[in-house]
Amino acid sequence: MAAKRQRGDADTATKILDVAEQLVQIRGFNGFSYANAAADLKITNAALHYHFASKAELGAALIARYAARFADALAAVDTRIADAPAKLDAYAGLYLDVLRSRRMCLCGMLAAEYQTLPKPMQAAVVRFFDENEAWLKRVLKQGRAEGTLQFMGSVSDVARLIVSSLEGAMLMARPYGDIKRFQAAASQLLASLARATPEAERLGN
Amino acid sequence: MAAKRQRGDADTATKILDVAEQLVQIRGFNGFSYANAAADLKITNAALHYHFASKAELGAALIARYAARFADALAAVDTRIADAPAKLDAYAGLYLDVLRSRRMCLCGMLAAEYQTLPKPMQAAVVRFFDENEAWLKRVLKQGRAEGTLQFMGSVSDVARLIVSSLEGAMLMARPYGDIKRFQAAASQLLASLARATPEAERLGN
DNA sequence: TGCTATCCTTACATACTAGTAAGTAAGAAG
DNA sequence: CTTCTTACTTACTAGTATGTAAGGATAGCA
Repeated sequence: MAAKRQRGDADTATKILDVAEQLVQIRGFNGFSYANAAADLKITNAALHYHFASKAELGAALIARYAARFADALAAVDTRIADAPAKLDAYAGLYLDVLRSRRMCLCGMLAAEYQTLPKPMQAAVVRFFDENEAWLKRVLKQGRAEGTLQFMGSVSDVARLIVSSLEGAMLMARPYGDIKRFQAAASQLLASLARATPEAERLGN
Repeated sequence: MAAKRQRGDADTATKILDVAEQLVQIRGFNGFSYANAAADLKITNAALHYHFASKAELGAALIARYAARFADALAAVDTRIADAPAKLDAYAGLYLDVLRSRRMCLCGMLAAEYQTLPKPMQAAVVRFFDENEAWLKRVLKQGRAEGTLQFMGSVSDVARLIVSSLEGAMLMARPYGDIKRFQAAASQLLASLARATPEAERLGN
């Protein structure tokens, strides 16, 4: 087992990332400390510094892993689901999974704290959202071509609206401790993009 | 001039609130310090404590003033504007004004940091959003009754979607330093609520 | 057996955090 | 003129932040 681990990918490094990720998603990057994470892991403060020399470095690693995992999840959605509206549902489902563990989207949290972040973290946060937007644009184009989605603005604007609204819905759901708030927002938003059936048209208003 | 000022409303207290407000909206509650604000004001750390004994107290005062100002602005919208869709535009305009000064909504920022806030601040943040929701519900009901707005979900759900989406759009606009991202999101959102004209119906999709 | 790399600890440095104690200058109130 | 209040300052504290230096334990290998 444990095939020849290299410098940075030891078990402990992963555990540190796990704990730090949770802390950032719940308390924010400025709301947690090395001591905090070290206490959770029952190791020393200095052990953290061994694996991640600085908080900035830890933060960057956190975003990199989170973004990679998100990209994988989107790729999985692409292979698993063909239908564009269902892809969007699955996309919202990814957010919902995060919220279920009482966390904010890592990059949504970091977006709030953006002005206080080290430069490399700022760049990585923006990259994350760019990738989300790019994926959504592909789905929206597909849906419009298939006739399964309809919308008025540009593909880019709609993609951004989706990201904004879902991030905002997560932000709002947490103070209320109410996942349903997110679900209601997401389903309204996605319903407004689904090609209206004659049935829905008649019920409109 | 200066009609008999009382305990808390001296000039300095107001200046402290102004500076602290800006700091929180840009850097977050956990991202600023008393020393920070004191330096901006060229007074001592201790002078801040004279006016606001604790950071928690300062935070609570910040939300109270912000919420009062927001409520005033909403009341002004009500007296100035009769048309429901125009009221919603004005509502989004309030957010836009905040964003123009490169700030996040105070309570949106605090929503992200919610888990780390002292209890009284948590309660005040939720109250702020409840008031927003209540105002929006009145406008939505009015618009639906007049036939100037149309939507499928409950008034409550739509009101929450508006708050969520606008807060999320602010959150996202700031890392990109791009107000247009907010404007695009807001106009799409509000357009989807405006009673579709026959013209728009034909252009749909 | 000794060498080396990995992973960690103890112990510390430095800077900043919120908050306090004590004192003071200026003016109002009696 | 005295006393009290307001609005501060100077000087400090205890605690926490990120980060570092030096060394010990363990495992694998030559």
